[in-house]
Amino acid sequence: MRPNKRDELVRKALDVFYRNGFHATGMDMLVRETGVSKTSMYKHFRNKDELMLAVLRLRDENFRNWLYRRIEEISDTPQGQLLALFDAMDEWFQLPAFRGCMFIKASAEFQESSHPIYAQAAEHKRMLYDYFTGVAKRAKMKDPEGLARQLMVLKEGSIVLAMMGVNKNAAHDAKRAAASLLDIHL
Amino acid sequence: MRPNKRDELVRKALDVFYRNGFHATGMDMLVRETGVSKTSMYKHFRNKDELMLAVLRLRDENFRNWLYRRIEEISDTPQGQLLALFDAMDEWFQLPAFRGCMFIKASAEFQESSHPIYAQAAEHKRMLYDYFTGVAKRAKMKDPEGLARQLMVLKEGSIVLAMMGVNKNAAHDAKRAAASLLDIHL
DNA sequence: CGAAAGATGTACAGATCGGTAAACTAAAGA
DNA sequence: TCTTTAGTTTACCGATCTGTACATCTTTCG
Repeated sequence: MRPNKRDELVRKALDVFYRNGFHATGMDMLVRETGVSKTSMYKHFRNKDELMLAVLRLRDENFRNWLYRRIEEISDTPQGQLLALFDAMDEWFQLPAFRGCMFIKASAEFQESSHPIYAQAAEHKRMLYDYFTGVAKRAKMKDPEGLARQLMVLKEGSIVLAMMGVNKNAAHDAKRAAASLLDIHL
Repeated sequence: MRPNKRDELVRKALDVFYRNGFHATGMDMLVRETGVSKTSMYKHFRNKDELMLAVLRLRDENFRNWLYRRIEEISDTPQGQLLALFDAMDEWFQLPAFRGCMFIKASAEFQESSHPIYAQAAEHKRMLYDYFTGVAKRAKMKDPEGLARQLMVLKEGSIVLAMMGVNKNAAHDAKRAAASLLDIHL
C-alpha cells in the first residue's frame, strides 16, 4: 500500500464524481475507471463515504490553491484582488470541463446537516469567506466582514447561473456589482 | 384513473424528492410514502424521469406563484418590489422546511445539458429573470436587463449560502447589496 | 344481474447498489 | 531463502434499483 497509490485513486475518483455526481457514481464504475480491483479500493477506503470525503479534501486543496494564486497573479493590491476574484471565476466558467462547484453539488446531494460531507462542503465556503475577509481588511474597507459576505453571495450566485447554463457570463455581472459595492465600502 | 389522483401523487412526490434528493429517492420509497401501488404509479407516469419532470413543473408553478404574490404584497411600487424579493427570500430561508432550491439541486444531480430535467431547471431561472427584467423596466431603471442579471446573481448566491448553512442571513446581505445597485441604476 | 373496463396488489425480473471472503501472485526485507 | 505485505482475481452477499406480468378486485354501464 504505497502512499501515492491512494492519492492517485482519489485524483481519479475526483474526476468521475465531478462529472457524474455522487449518488450516480457507483463503486463498480470507480473500480472500472481507475483500473484497480474492488478489494484494493476497499483496502484504501473503508467505505464510499470515506472516499468521497477524501475527494472533497483534495478538491478543496486544489481549488483554493488555484484561486488564491490566480487572484494574486492578476492583481497585487488588495482592492484589485477583490475584483480579480471574478476574473478568476470567469476563467473557470469558460473551461470546457467546467461543471459547477463540487461543494454546492455535494451539499445538494447530502442535505442532512449532520452528514460529514455536508459539513465538509460548508467548511470550504467558510474558508473562502475568511480569506476574503482578510483581503478586505488589508484593502482598508469599512465593514470587511459585511463586504466579504456580499462578495460570497456574488461569487456563489455567479457559479450557480453559469453551471445551470442560464448565464455563462455571470462572472461579468457579478464583477460589475462587486465594483459598485467596493466603492461604497472604501 | 381520476384526473386529481395524478396531481396528488405529484404533490406527495414533491415533498419526498425535496427532502431526499432525486437519485437517493427510489420508486419503492415513493410507493410507500404515497400509499399507492407500484403498478398504479407506473400507470400514471411512464417512468421515474416523467414523474420528476411533473414534480419540477409543479414546484415551478407553486414557487413562482408564491414569490410573485409575496413580492407584490410587500411592496406596491416596482422599486420596492425589487428589494422585496430579498425579504421574501429571507422568509423562505427561515422556514424549518427550507432545504434549498429544488432547481439548483436538480441541475446538480442531472448535469448533462441535454437532460430534460437540466433544461427544465434552467427554464425556471430564465422565467424569474424575465420577471425581474419586467419589474426593473417598470421601475424605470437604466439597463434593466443588466440589473435583473445582477439581482439574479444575488438571489442565487443567497440561496446557496443559506442552504449550505454558511450564512442563514444571506438574504440580508444580498438585500443591502441590491439596495446599493438599485441606487446606481436609478 | 352480468359483462366490459379500469384500477389494484403481489410477485417478480434483471441489473446494480455497497461491501466482503478467500485464495492467489508478486515483490520486498530480514 | 523465508516471511511478510500489497495487490490481485473471482465469486459472492443481501439489499435496492427501475420496471413489468398477471391475477384480482371495483366500478360502471347495458
